[in-house]
Amino acid sequence: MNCQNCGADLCVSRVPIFNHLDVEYQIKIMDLSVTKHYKKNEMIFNAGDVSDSLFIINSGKVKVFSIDESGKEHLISILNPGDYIGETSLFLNESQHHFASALEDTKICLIYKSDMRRLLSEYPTIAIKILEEFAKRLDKSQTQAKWLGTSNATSRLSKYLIDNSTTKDGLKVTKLKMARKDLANYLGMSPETLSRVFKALEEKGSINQKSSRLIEINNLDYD
Amino acid sequence: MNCQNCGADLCVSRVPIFNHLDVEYQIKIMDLSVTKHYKKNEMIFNAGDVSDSLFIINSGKVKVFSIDESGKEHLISILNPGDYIGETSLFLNESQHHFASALEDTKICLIYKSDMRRLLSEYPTIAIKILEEFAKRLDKSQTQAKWLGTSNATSRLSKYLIDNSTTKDGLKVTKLKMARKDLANYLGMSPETLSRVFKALEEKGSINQKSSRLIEINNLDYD
DNA sequence: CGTTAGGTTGAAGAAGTTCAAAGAAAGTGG
DNA sequence: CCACTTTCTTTGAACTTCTTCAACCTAACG
Repeated sequence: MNCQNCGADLCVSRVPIFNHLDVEYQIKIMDLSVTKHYKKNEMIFNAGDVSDSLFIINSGKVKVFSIDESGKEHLISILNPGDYIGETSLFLNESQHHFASALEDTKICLIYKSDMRRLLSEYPTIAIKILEEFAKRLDKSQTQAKWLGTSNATSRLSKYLIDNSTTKDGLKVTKLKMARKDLANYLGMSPETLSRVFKALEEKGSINQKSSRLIEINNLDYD
Repeated sequence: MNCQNCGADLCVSRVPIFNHLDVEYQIKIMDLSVTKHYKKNEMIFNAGDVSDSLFIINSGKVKVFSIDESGKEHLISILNPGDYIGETSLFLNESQHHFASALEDTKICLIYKSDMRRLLSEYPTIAIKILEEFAKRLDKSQTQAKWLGTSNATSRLSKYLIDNSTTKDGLKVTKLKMARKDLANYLGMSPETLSRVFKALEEKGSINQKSSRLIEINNLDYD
């Protein structure tokens, strides 16, 4: 595979908006990608920066967060290798509304809006494929938004655990990607509430906390 | 303007994913649109139906709702002329997950997925324009989802009032499109809570309830 | 003018937050 | 590897917010 930037394949092929494309097209996108390195605790972008590229995490770990008027941090997400952010930046003329910083030394693949634009005018089929993916995500996000407005702490944690679980030998487990206080923040509840919900679910027999980051799911549903 | 289906212009030109297109393209889309009539209380679609078209309300009023396991109705939205639903259906192969019924005699413009597909392959520029609009909506929806998870009843109502307000002669007013019990349901709170929040905002001087459906906004912000 | 659905109000109770304190886990430097 | 420090997690208790239930009020409509 003759890509200018090897290792990038690992990026492009993992991003949902790209991985449904024909390999032929994926290679063209790989060729556009640029790799950048960030040291631990280095800022990757700040709210207000121009957002002109898609970021795909190649290695390392990234924290995305916002800061509200009272100065309180709100965790938007923790990104691990294969995760990405800014897929909408490829098509918008807006600025970042969040902050992102490297939690560890991190390698990121970048795809610039201008490069993407050029590619789209050259290969219109890609646009239609991406449109399908965006429609899917939009649909999901709208359903999610509706649900969030009416769900309680237990439902939210349950949904999170299920959505992030893997099944092996009929055993369903979830490996938590962040500390409990961050998970609480992410799920929109206090750490204390999260702790109590975990305890309640365990006492009910719905889950087993094998270790602080490893949760075994027995029978769990939400709403 | 030689469109097969006059009155359709009123539809297409109002839908955000279309109204940024060049008029030339808008006319092509109008030509695709088909008009249907529904009587009061008639179902327009049911959950599980194939969703193969975009619905744009031309006249009348439509209720979109879901039904949870306990049989309880959840109001998703009330659609008035110019509103639309199913923009994602144009690009997805999924079925409806909601119900829609006509609250009054209603005229709807339909645009079928298959017709849209044909149009997109013929005019790829349209796809890129729609992609931009979808990116914008996706971005907004994700922000919204995050916010919903952490906001309280007062913030939600405030945001709703502001988002749905019109300003005239420096006077900001919101005309409610639905009954309070429906609004409560829509905002994910009980009618009693909604009533109390309205009262509290009025006593604080933030709003004036000119009539049951007309709210004047003095100074209101959320979060 | 009476019926019915929608809206408001009070009071009790459930769900979640906050604060404070104690216990557990994870660095850090000697 | 240990002792020390720091940060995270859990727990209890008081407090806030929202829901539920029941009663009452109001407006719309045959």
